[in-house]
Amino acid sequence: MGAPQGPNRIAERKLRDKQARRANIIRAARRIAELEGWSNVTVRRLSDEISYSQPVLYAHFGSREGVVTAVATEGFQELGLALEKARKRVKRGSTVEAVANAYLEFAASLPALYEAMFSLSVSVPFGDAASPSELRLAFSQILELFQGQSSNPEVLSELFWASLHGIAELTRTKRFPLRRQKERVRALVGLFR
Amino acid sequence: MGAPQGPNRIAERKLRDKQARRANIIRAARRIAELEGWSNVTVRRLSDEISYSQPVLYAHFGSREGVVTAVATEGFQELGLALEKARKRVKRGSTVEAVANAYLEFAASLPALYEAMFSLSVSVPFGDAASPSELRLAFSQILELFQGQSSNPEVLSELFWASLHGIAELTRTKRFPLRRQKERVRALVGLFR
DNA sequence: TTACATAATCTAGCAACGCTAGATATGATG
DNA sequence: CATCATATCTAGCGTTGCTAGATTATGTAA
Repeated sequence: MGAPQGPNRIAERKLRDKQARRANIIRAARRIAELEGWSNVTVRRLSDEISYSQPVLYAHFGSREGVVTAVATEGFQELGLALEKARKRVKRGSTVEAVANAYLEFAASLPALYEAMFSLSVSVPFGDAASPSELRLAFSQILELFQGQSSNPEVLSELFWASLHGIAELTRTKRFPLRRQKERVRALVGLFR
Repeated sequence: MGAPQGPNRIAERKLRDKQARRANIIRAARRIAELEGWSNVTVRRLSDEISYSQPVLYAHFGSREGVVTAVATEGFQELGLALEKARKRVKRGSTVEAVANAYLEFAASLPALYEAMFSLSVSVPFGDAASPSELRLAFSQILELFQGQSSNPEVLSELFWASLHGIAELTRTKRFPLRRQKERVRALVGLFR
């Protein structure tokens, strides 16, 4: 069977182009943010990068904030996958430790992405049914850790997430010296094991 | 003895006026931020509130960021005092619990101030000798909790702060439902007691 | 192929922002 | 009163997010 015929073909091509351009914008935003900070991610700069005029960006995302939200959503997706991988591939040692390390490594290696997810983006609940699937996926990876282990896995998961987020954020904003990071993680794992 | 004489009098009066106006600006910034969000704290808006032109603000703080930093510094001062009060006045129950509750109540009751302290302001290390005294004061209140109780009070203090900050931040940004807040604190205190 | 209609894209500009140079007013001092 | 420094303001620059209206490209049909 060859390519589909009829007028659908061109609609499909247009859709592909649209998605590709959308991905381009997000990629450009992430690159600039990671290299030069989010304050340099302006609408004009983004439209320069993709060689289109500004209104094209608004057709895709509605606002600058929409771009940040899209980046944040990608971030939650990737974080969820990273945590899942860590949880499933662990051989020796505790899964709690593996997930904690994966979380903090994610936050440390992509600080601008993490910033978009937690400091810049609009706030949507984690566990709620109304939450985007990306957020529920990520949270479920942590929930899985304490399922059955505790009388109240939900509360313990939230607490574990909060601790990781606090460490990540205070490290990202240079409040904590990196020097003691290993000890911090060890102490954290000790508390939650 | 009456009022001091000589030309010092007017210099002193000018200094008082200056400090009063500075306090006015900070107060206005805090009020607007708490009521309408930090995005509404513009230089023009602030100069309107104090009935002076914009350059006056720059004479005091150098930049808009300077205003936010000044607010954040006030915030650390007040947080330190609140934690100290909680730590010293506790009668029954653990001091850890009292401090945790004081911290979270502070963050919940003044979300814009907390945002200035941790999300908007420039980042300065907590424990470092180069840190502003306000930060060291606040951190020392937590350090005090674990002094002698643990083999490594510094790491444990950082971890405790991180957990509190994570809870506060994820609550402020509506990631956590307020419903389970009490349970979260109970679980947290259980881990650190 | 040509004419048309729809969709895609751009040009140009608005209002608001942070910030500052240069003009003006104020007030203490001889 | 005249002087001079200090305090304050006016006016405007460059940049931002965003949008209305003009313009070009593109698929459809005669």
